[in-house]
Amino acid sequence: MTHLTESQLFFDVAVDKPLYQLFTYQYLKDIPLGSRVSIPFGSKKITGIVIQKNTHPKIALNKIKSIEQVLDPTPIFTSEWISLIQFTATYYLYPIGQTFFSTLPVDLKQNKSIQHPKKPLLYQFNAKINDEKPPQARHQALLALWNALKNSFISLDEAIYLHPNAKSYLKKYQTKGLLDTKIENNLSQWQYRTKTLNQEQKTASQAVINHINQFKCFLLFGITGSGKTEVYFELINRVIQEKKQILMLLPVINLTPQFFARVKETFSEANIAVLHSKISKRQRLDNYLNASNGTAQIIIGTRLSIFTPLKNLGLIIVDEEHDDSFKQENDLRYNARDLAIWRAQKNDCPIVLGSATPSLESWYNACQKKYTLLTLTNRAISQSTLPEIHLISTKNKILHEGFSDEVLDQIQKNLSKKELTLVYLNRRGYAPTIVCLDCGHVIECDYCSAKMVYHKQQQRLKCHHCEHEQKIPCACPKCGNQDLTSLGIGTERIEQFLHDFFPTARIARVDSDTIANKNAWTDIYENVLNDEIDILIGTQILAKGHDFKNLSLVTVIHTDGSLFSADYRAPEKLFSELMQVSGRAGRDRTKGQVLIQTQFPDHPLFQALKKHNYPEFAEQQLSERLSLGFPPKSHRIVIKAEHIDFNIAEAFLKELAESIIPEPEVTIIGPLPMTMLKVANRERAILYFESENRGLLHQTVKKAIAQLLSLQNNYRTLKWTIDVDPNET
DNA sequence: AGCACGCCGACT
DNA sequence: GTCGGCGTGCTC
Repeated sequence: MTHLTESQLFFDVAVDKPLYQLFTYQYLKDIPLGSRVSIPFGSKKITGIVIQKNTHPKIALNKIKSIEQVLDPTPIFTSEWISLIQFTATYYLYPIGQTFFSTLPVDLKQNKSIQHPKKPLLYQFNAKINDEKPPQARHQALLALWNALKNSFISLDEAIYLHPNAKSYLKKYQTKGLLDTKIENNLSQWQYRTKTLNQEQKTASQAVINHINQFKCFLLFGITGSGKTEVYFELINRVIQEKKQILMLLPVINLTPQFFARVKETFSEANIAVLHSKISKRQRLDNYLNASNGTAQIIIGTRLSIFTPLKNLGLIIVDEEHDDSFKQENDLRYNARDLAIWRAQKNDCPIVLGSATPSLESWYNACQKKYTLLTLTNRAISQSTLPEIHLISTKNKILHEGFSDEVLDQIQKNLSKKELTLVYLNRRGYAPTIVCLDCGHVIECDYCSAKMVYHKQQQRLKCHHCEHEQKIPCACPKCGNQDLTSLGIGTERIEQFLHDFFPTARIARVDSDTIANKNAWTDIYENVLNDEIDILIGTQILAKGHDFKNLSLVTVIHTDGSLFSADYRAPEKLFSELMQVSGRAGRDRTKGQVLIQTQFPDHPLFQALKKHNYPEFAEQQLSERLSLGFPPKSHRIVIKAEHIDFNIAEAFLKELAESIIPEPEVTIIGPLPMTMLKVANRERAILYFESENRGLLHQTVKKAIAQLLSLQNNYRTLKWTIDVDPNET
């Protein structure tokens, strides 16, 4: 037993457990806050993070155990980072310790010290080299390495580029005492390849630069192709000059090698840290640590990188801020864009939210003057103009596998012009429904409340909501009749139809089925660039990011599904999706055309879209939402319960709801079954909390957690989650 | 979440 | 008698 002396100090420590509390430990010496420590917990030894000092522990002193070891000689986490995570845990009502740990690279969760990234060394021959014989000319690579080392300091990477065995040669030269080394210091040396900005871009970047070193939130509203990226780059350059770091968040889909190449090319020699799931664990950790120690100047990543500890943050950029992928939809359900604003505020630095179709929340904030609106209206390449959007009414028209005559005609014309056509349909597979011709039975997933999708090539039925797959049944499982038929269209079916209809056209389909392996997409992209494709068929995957030079016609054949959806966010998503695909057309010099088939061409959404008028659309939507009292007027927190048996999930939430006394102005709705009742064999019920007063709303649900925790003992097989500001309903 | 503790059923 | 089933409650 540790003897308690006057010199004992107490610390509150976060542990990776689903518990809404910190744990108090003692240590004989002071420990910097943010240190990782090894501690006994129950019968195990685990990792903890020291969050705060505690001068008056609330629990009995004899219960307090000792910290066994301080894992990091200098803490990786700053106090700013600790407040960020604490805020996140409080705001998203997630267990404090798990919040800390779920943001860490795997190596930092382990209960051991880590190796810090090596500062890259630079090598050069010293004067002694003049006494040595250079390698023979026929050893070209070795000679190149030799000469390079003679001329200037080079890095190991550069050496390996010149000679694959450079590492062993350097070692050899070093033992002979021929080498001088120095530590690479590229914080001062970076080059910015300036691009001339147009007037709008200049005005926008100047507005931000005027507020450098102070908090201000900018909404950079710029249509596709208006050159938002150039504005970002201009700002990045300015902030590097200030010797501060830039954090740039991108949607998952935009993290393409092409984009990095562009950043690398624009900021050669700058230290860029990339953080996303595809890079190796070690590289990820190195980048994380370099962000934390200030070596990295530009940090680029997906939503998770909002939690990167930074030494001196000078600017945050959130590109495509409306994108759903900034919200994590499992475990810690945070919104990286919202946390980014909090973080900018804490760091007294500007933040730029960029989008061609801002989220209505951000647009509303700009209207309320909480954010500063910056607008880019022109396409950056002056010859290119906005595509013309035509609405094709499908009312009372005969369609051929979903295509109207008009659309087929236009595709034909575009084929004869030898220009690229994009056929957009956000539904993969051959057909979304298999139905019995006799009894009308529709084949559904055994585990989800969803229809099985027919994949013809593989001759299988797949559920798009869980892993379930099955063979095509030869008879109706309900009545035994053998006449089953497929209804509706998917990308696979369109591909087949277009093959038959335009036999000579070269067609490629891009959806998550065809690009399952990594090279497939690169291959198709290559083919497109080499003008070897006439028609591209694609889902959402194709809508974003990529530019196709020769693309002059975009057709959208099925949109109406989300026009009258129960989800109040559906129109917003549809508008942004259609703007996004439309933007693919005519990005270069060719004039683009977009054909959208719909039963409701007069719908205000389409009328605004036709004019490329996001503000008009946003105004419609906002007034509708405000009058209905939906977000952003009111705020929501949702508690979801899932169980094999809906009745149990419902009973749980009912019991919970009855035990809660809501604060004034807070409404509790439910429990209700979720729109999609069952997913992966779990039935879901939901309890809504709604209020125009965020504070009271929060307080109500925060108090409910205690009930939740005690109630869950009676429902051990049930899973519950809290979702603050949910995206889906 | 784990895990230890504890109280009941069916086994050498 | 005791091995192990999982229901219960705690972790500084």
